[in-house]
Amino acid sequence: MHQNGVECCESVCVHEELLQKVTAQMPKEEALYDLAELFKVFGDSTRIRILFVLFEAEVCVCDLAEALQMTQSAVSHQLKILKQAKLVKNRRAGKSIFYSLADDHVRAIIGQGLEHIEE
Amino acid sequence: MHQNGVECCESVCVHEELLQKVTAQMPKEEALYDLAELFKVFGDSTRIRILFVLFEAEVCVCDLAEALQMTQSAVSHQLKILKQAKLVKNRRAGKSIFYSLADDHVRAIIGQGLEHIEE
DNA sequence: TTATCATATGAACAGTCATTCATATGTTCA
DNA sequence: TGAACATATGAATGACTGTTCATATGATAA
Repeated sequence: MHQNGVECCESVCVHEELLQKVTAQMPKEEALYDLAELFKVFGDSTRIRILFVLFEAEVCVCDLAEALQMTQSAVSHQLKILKQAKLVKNRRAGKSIFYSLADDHVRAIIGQGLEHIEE
Repeated sequence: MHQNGVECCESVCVHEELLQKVTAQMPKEEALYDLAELFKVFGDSTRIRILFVLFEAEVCVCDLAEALQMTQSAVSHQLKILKQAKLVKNRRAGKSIFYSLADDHVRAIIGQGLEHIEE
């Protein structure tokens, strides 16, 4: 039974030494989970669009909503997710709250993604 | 009403010129969608783990299942998604099918992600 | 303080998705 | 050909997620 991990296509595959190598190099469960969570944040076109707007300037929630033709509530919910992932930061200015990119990793990651889909 | 896009926090925000700048730089709808779809593929810890295994070697489905302690079916379903996104490729060798990374974008994207979560 | 503006948030609903189970496809060997 | 192995796949299910709606919080100005 392969599912039980006892043995598997023994004549062809590397198996033993491969398993050792793989488990040695594999990051910890928590890191893998955090990594997936991070990319999950990029995996929504609304959030991608928000990030592209923030590439251009620091923008308040209200203008973001207008730029993307979405409700203020929907934008605000997504901004919360982006902020939890530390992809954006914000500052208050009177009644408005301005959002901007947290660091350059955002540009780098999206840049790599663009390269891949433009092949 | 802000939701209707007529006017918005006029005294504070850049508004008009910002909107022009943003819409000029914003990629097309299709590109934004493709980009989100790509990151969605990275946004699952099972697929991340598969990719990490493939960082080390070309591996058959059966060994992947054992390395990750998952059923062959679950791994196969995820491999299909990875292949559709052109992140992995495969070749047949007898009864087995070996999977490997499609190109170096995968390493680059995951590398950027790792940098971000290791802050 | 009160009214208004800008933003945040909780609940609910609809759509999406990863896994499981059963089964199909395709290869090798006897 | 038939049996065993390796992989793929369709349907079903439970869990997750983005948007909407209603409302709450927080700030400004009169």
